[in-house]
Amino acid sequence: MGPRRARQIHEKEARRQDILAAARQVWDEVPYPALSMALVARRAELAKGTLYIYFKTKEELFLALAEEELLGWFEDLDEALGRLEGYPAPGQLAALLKGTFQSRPRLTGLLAILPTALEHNVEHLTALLFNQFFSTRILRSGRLLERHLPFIQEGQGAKVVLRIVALAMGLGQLSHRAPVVGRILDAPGLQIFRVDFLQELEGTLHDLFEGLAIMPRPGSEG
Amino acid sequence: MGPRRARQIHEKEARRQDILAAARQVWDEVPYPALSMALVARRAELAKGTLYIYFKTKEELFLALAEEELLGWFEDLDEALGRLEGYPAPGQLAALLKGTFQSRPRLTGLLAILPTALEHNVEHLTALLFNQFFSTRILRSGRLLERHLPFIQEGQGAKVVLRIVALAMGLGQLSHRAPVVGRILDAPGLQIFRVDFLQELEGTLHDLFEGLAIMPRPGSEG
Amino acid sequence: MGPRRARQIHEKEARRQDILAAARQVWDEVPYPALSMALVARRAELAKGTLYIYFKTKEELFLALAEEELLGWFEDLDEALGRLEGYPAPGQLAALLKGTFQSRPRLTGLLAILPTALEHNVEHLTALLFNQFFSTRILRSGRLLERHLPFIQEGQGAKVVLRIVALAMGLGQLSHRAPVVGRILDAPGLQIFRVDFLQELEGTLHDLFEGLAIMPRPGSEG
Amino acid sequence: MGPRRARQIHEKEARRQDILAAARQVWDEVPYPALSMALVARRAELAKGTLYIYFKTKEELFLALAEEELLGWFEDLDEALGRLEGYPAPGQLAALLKGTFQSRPRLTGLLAILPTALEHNVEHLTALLFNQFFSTRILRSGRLLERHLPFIQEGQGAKVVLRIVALAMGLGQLSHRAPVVGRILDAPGLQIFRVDFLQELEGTLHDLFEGLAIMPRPGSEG
DNA sequence: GATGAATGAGTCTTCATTCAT
DNA sequence: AATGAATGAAGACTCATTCAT
Repeated sequence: MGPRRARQIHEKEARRQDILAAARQVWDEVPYPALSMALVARRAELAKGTLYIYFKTKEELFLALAEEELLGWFEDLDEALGRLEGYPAPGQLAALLKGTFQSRPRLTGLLAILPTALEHNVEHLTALLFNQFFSTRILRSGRLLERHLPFIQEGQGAKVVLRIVALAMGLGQLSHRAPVVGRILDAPGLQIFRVDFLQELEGTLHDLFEGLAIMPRPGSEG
Repeated sequence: MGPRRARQIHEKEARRQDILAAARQVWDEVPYPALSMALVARRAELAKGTLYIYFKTKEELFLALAEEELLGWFEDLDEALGRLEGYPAPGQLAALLKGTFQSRPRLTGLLAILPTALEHNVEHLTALLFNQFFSTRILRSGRLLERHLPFIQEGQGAKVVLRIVALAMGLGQLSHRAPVVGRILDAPGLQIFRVDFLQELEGTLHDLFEGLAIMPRPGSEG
Repeated sequence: MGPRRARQIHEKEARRQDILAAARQVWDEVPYPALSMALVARRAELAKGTLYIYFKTKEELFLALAEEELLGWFEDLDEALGRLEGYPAPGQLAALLKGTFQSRPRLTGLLAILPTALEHNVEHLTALLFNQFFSTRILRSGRLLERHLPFIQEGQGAKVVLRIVALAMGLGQLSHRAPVVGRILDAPGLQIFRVDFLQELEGTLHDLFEGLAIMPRPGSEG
Repeated sequence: MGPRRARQIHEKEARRQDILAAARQVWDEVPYPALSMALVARRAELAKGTLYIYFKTKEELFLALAEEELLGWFEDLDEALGRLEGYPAPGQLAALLKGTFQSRPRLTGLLAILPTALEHNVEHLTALLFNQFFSTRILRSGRLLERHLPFIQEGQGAKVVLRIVALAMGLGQLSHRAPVVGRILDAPGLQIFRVDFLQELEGTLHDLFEGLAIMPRPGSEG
């Protein structure tokens, strides 16, 4: 946890990380409506006030957490794409993407609360920076994708990334119904909600890429 | 607004609808974290206590609203599918689906807060009924889909519906960034978030169906 | 339950009794803070509004209930005293009094909430009438007591009745701890609260009468 | 009122006392049903939320108040008993007890609402501790009583204390009728309720002890 | 920097009572 | 007289945030 007082700049960064780590743990255990700053502070073994030295509001804290997860995912993605040799088949690509989500179980949940809960108590500049970061990485990964998928038109890669993220978000939420609703899903007729997020994501992406591969249409530009 | 007091059963149903209508309006104007029962009551021109005659908790009220929107969407969908003659091309089907979402701007937003915010102050039975309703309609529309899409394996229709919903949810949230972030998106480099929800949905679905149409794989089961 | 509408005066009285009977039942089952008019109405199979035809406020209803219990107790008491032959020993008298409380399990509880909860939302006149009733019966039973207890000075009987009632109230509340606190009382060292109301009342009264019998002091006037 | 913020442990205890003092004042002025946390907070010149730092619920606050009063009374009682020399006459003992209640005008009222109002929103452990405290002190004072009253059988002292408390509670409530009912008691025939709590308590205890002194029966056991 | 006590606006919810039907 | 939907004042309590220490 570092020294009691963070004086050096790297100490401060370390403390910031401590807080984010605590927030991550709490996020894993507590549904968002029940998730309070007091909880995060206690987990981080810090005082509530200390959190506010590092994050202006609760929302900025969780926005930062989302950004971290997102950054990690983009890095994984880019690296995996970079390792590709030749043109991957749709199924290969789908499997690759599945892998990137597999190790980031919080990603879709955090993305999901972004518009609803997070961006309403956040400084203009913070929101702007977050969006620029998001946008930059989408564009970058989009270009990588274009390079590795012959059937993607130049300039359309970013949109494909966006679709991938969207799909993951949606499936993530639908499959998240299970834990929330508890064992309700054992009731007859609800098996449809026993969605295996990763498997379903892979399948859908496979089909999507297959579709994209058919004919290099000019995207969905119109 | 009908009589001052709802005594007949149909008057009570009407009042329930009044409240849901008020909730819908407030939903359109106020972000969910700021959305209080007091606001809904004022909009409905009713006392706060009256809301609690018709809905046990705030969450049950908004769950009911979500169910209404969802029901409407399923009805639209089924009807549109029913009107189909012959086998539609992927593009046709995508356009059809786009249409069903076009008239339901609140649907994806309401679905998005379901797991996070809604189902935690709701009676077990209510949650169960909602999920059964949801599940039933997915299965039904899934069967309709199977009937109209030769490339969908028997029993896989429901999964396709699920994917459609998931995609809509994800794209809905990503495109919802715009209003939230205000005119931030005019900043350089953020054009990627100028997502036109409907157009993007249509494009993605088109590709997805195209992909599905290629080879009648056994879904994403095995 | 009588006819749907009480037109005759005796029907109205009967309905009043129905309501009191329902209140009595609810009182037996629900702690007072949780005891609502809605509950009484449901138990009486009447509408909430109907209760207000017969009782101006919740407090007046329970005041009436208390009065009923009290009246019954005074009647029992006077009758038992009237049946006495010769001068009873202190122990006999204590046993007699025990008997009168035995059949009125609600009495002390209702008396206990009188000052705290009941008399603050009651019309002046109602409170006056209640107190006059109470006072009259105390005086009457006091005179009966004087007649049967040679050691009670003339004019002091009422005070003795008052003491009896007070003792019953206090013991009733202390012994009532048990049900409230649940099986807490099984914890070590709490056996002292396992008060058997009736037995303790009898014992105390016995000693009290014994003390009174020693010397016909001029009461506690000084 | 001490420092603005209570950081030291003794400052915190002091603030707790401030709150209890405020509650005491409000208790003196406002009937319990009208007694809100907001009122206590205003009286303590603290924010509402601050009360909840020191007391988990309204009930715990007033339970603590009751405990304080009770503790004070037991201390007074034990001390007074300890000062006794030789065996006091029944009248002396009654006077002594009168004295202990004289300086604690809130005691009986607080005890009276214990079962009805207080112990229903209180943590199991809190209730348990309260009852253990109560029980312990009753036993201790009971033993002291045995030592000073030759006519009390060994092991019966606690029961006598219980009776004393019960009597005080009952008389307290009956005499409390006066203020509640206002000047109603001037009405003819209500003089019986002009109960002077302390005098009546003393008289009754006198008689009770007199009765106990007659014959060292084995309590009210057999 | 760190602390955590203090704040207080704001929330949901209850329920005795009223009154249109 | 009976109904029960509607009322709305009032209450307990929460929690992000501040600020004295």
